[in-house]
Amino acid sequence: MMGDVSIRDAHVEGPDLAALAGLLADGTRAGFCLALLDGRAWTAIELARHVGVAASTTTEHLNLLVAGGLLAQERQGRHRYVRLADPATAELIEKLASVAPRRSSPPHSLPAVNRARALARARTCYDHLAGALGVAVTTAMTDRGLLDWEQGLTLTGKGTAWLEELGITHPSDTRRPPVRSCLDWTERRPHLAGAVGAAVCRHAFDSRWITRIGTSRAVALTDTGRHALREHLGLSDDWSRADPSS
Amino acid sequence: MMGDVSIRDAHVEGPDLAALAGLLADGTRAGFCLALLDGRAWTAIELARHVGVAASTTTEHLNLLVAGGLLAQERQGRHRYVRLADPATAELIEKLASVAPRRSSPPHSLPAVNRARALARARTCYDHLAGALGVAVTTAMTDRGLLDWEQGLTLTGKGTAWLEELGITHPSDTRRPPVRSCLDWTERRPHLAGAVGAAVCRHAFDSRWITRIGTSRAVALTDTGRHALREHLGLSDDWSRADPSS
DNA sequence: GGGATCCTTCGGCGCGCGCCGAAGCGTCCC
DNA sequence: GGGACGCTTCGGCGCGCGCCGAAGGATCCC
Repeated sequence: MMGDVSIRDAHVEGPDLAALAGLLADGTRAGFCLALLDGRAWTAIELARHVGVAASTTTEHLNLLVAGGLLAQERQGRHRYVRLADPATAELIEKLASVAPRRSSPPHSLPAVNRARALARARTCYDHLAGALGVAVTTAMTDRGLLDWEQGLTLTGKGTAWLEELGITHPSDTRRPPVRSCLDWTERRPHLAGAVGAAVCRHAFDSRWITRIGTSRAVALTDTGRHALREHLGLSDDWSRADPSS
Repeated sequence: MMGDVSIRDAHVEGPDLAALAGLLADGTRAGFCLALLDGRAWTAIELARHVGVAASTTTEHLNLLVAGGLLAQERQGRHRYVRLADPATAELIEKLASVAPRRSSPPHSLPAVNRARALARARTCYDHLAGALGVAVTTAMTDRGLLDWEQGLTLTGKGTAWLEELGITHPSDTRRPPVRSCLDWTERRPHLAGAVGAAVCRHAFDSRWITRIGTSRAVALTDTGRHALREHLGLSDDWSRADPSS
């Protein structure tokens, strides 16, 4: 059995890879996956409106994505909820998004620029913090000796103690790395992902340090959160970058 | 400038991601990229023969892949050499290949099974060792305290000393992690990638510990290599898995 | 009970893409 | 110098895919 599995698994061919890539080689399906990168479940009609296609188009595309294993779904009454299948799928979408060339022009309208700014400032990247806030938290953890990047990324003993002090636990899932670097493409610097990154983000939501901005991926730091980050990480109020217009 | 860049970069849309994925959403182009995952440069006619398409088809597909930034090329006389553009592209292809469902049936013919076995035993995964040998080397390095996976993957002080002892250097490229875990999909366990993984692999070739098997991705451990790995890592001769038929 | 909403199925339409062979250019070797 | 080889361009062909509206079923709320 093991021998058979190994030999089969070594034999990935062009059409296999093409089938997976093909799932994302469509603007509509890719748009769905990017929207779902916020870590939440969306209904079919929400996704349809988000990318601007008909409900029938949405059903057909979601069927492909579910059959292909990228999305998981559940029904609730007349609603069909879908989400990214697992963290590995989210990582894949993230990675593709981080290297994809930008074909569209930057946003020009005031609402679009403000939305982009909000995303750059603070957002969720599937299950962890991203944007200027995500990078600032990661930098502060590093400065405080909680993370060590010298010879690979490690949670230090101080880091483990810090998490315990705050009551932040994370599953010791051996398949998922406790800490992982995720390239933040708005800041062009890494932020913390992995099981610890996800746990910190969940704690931030549960403790009302951050809150969602509408249905967007963007999050806002609350007063409670500002105080907590100052107390626990020494984060000052100027973590957000200088306004680009100044 | 920074503000402009950040706002633009935050705005990745469905069509952007679809354009990148579209490059790989074709069996022929995907087959080229998988072949190039061996880390070498191939000529256009070699790739054409490898996947079984006409030269004109090959030219058209390579043009797309180069224009899309996945491949880099150079001309030498009448030959057009192409290779994967950079390590980040290789990581992307690796990741896609590791999660792609296998649609094709496992190899049945004796030559195909032997080729698959050779790949499972030892191969290059772009620029680092993979297969049973890659996993065995990684496990031995861990057992000897050269690598630490407890709270993220780190090269330990002993590991740094071990590399110096062997004369293995690696560029301290801050953009590339020194150590990175790469899921070996034949062994279903991780092997060492990153700058250190690449340096160890290069040293193994330079020191004739391993040698290529034909034009394949597979590599063979030489007698020199067997002795060296026993001496420097305590690797016994049974790193290759038990024969599946026994 | 009935209207609104969400979602699905399916036929139709139009477009894009991958394949190839033929012709031709440049390189290389005998 | 000429034949072989590698590669490119381009027109033609066939196929697959994404879009939609219409019709209908299930859910939900007034």
